[in-house]
Amino acid sequence: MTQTPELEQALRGAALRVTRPRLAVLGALREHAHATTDEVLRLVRRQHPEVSHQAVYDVLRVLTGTGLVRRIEPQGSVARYEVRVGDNHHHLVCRSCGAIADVDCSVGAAPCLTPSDNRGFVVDEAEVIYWGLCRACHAAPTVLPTLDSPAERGTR
Amino acid sequence: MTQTPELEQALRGAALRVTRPRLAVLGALREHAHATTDEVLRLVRRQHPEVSHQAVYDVLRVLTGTGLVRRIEPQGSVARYEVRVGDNHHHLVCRSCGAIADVDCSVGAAPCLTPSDNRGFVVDEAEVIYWGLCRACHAAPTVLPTLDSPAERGTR
DNA sequence: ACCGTTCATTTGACTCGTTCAAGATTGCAC
DNA sequence: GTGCAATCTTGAACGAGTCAAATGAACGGT
Repeated sequence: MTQTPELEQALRGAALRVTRPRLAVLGALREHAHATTDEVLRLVRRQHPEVSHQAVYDVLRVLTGTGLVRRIEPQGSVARYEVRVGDNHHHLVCRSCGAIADVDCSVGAAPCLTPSDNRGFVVDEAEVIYWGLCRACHAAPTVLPTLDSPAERGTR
Repeated sequence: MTQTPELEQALRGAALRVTRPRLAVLGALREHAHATTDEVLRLVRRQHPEVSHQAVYDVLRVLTGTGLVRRIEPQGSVARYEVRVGDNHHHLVCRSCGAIADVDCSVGAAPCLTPSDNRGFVVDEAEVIYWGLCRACHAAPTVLPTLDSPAERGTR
């Protein structure tokens, strides 16, 4: 938990200064994949209560920019972040509860797919999101918001 | 432009009342694919200046709920809508200018892909977004915002 | 053709995630 | 150790989208 030499190396490797907020954000994401900005902030503040709102946004942007973390934002969800990068994996998202799970890419290198007609675009990545219901939501069909009632849009 | 029997039928087919705002929104989307809510509002107001902000949001939500239009929202972009539904096509998105183009799904029926390991999820759709540079942005490498400068996030 | 119920729309305020700006701190090369 | 630039704190602002109450319009039944 307090051992962070790898995280420190990761930052230095990206030519970034090693600061408490940055180490804390990386640590939080390592423990808690697909966390929202708010969740990251909460996790970070457990150990460093003085870290600001803004610092987390800033750190996440910088880390995303340098490729140390990856940002994902499925339909209707706020931005989420993960430290698992470089392996071009994809995501399973539950339409009902918003749960997110990783799926290994069967191909490996990006772009794992190529469009049937690229329309002049030079494609470097194919992002895939599998939509469905997680095991729990499929087993307990209490309410299935988006399937028949147009008004519902379960967020959070 | 003023001929809207098909649009009217589409609404009735979904058990929805036929109203001016709804016809106008459908018409606007038919002419202008991948429009944002704001663009739809502007297009609608060309012919019906009194249509409200809220009506457009409402209409788009209802139409999305009934499956008459599809909502897409790529990273960093606001929600966009299209009337092309049911053919499970995918999208090409330009990292630089945000341009969006359609790509036919090479498979056809959803889900056109199945995850290597579904982790207990019941998947009904695979959404694919191809990221890259459109012809224009690739030809004119003036600035490539998201590639090296984390601060930029070109919207609008 | 009219009427009444019910669904849609207008109006205006508000929420929430995110960003902007200015000044204080702190990491790190020298 | 010192100094500069990157980073963080504080506090305010922005914009897409939503909520709620009241007015208005569509349409099935008469």
